[in-house]
Amino acid sequence: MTDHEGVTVLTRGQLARATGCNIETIRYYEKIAMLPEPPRTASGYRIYDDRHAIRLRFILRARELGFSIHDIRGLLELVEGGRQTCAEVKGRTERHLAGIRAKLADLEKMRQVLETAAAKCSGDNVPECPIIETLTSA
Amino acid sequence: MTDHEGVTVLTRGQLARATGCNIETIRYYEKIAMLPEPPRTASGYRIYDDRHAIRLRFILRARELGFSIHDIRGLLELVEGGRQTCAEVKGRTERHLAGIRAKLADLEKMRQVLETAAAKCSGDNVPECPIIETLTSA
DNA sequence: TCTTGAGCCTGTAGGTACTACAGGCCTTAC
DNA sequence: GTAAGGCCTGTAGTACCTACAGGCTCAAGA
Repeated sequence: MTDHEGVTVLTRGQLARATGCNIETIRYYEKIAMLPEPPRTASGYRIYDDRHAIRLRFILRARELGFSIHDIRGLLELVEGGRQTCAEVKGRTERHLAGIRAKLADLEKMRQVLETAAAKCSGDNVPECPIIETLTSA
Repeated sequence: MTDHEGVTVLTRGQLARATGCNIETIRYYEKIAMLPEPPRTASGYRIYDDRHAIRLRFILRARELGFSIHDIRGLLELVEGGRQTCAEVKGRTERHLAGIRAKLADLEKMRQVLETAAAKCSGDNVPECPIIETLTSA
């Protein structure tokens, strides 16, 4: 595909490569209306532009940061409705952060338990293992 | 249900309440053999005991920490296997530790990005939000 | 111009980890 | 004895993708 009036125009595969997104995932996002249905060529090929790429990157980044599709829909509505306030966005982010911090604390605990247990373990071929002791009595 | 020989005996609903697990999830875990099929009363009601509760709590905790069902099956073999050598157990533990460290790193990254973004955000009722900036510009 | 192969189209099915509902039997309390 | 609630089973739906299959289109080379 080529450019028109300085606007970069992409096929689905090109959008996928440009964003690092699986092509099937793009299709899925369209199906669930996370991405708008793009216009088509006469033969039915989809035509994407920069705005699609920007929106998709936003979605991918938010997914990477652990936001659910539902969360992201909310964020996108705020952003694109133009009526978002910083306070609303911050509130949502803080709630999400709280969940992440809780998971971090739990994982940290688990790491310590396993590391302590592994350190006590000689690795010799004996059937008594301190790791098992630790896990069963945790 | 009542107790027999000092062993606490639970129905499925009671097990659910005791562990904070959705009753349907217990059913699902039995279906996929994460939990053993418990014995039944004459009329067909399932009878659980403390060991079921312990195993279920372990599973729930591990799921919360982001382990897959597959991972947990491995962990449970560690805990309940008994017939493995210390070397085998240590190997498995080290692999799980690697998984935990990777998850910690991922979450830590998420936390930092989101905290940095949230810190920049005044929270005022203005439409320009640094968090959105963060999300739009990877 | 014809052909070939990559890329696009659609529908459908699978995977993981649950979650919800419907219709019926069992138990407990009044 | 009966009503409410809990348990039983099967089935279907959710979230978030991922992977085909079978067919059409487009660009490039012979």
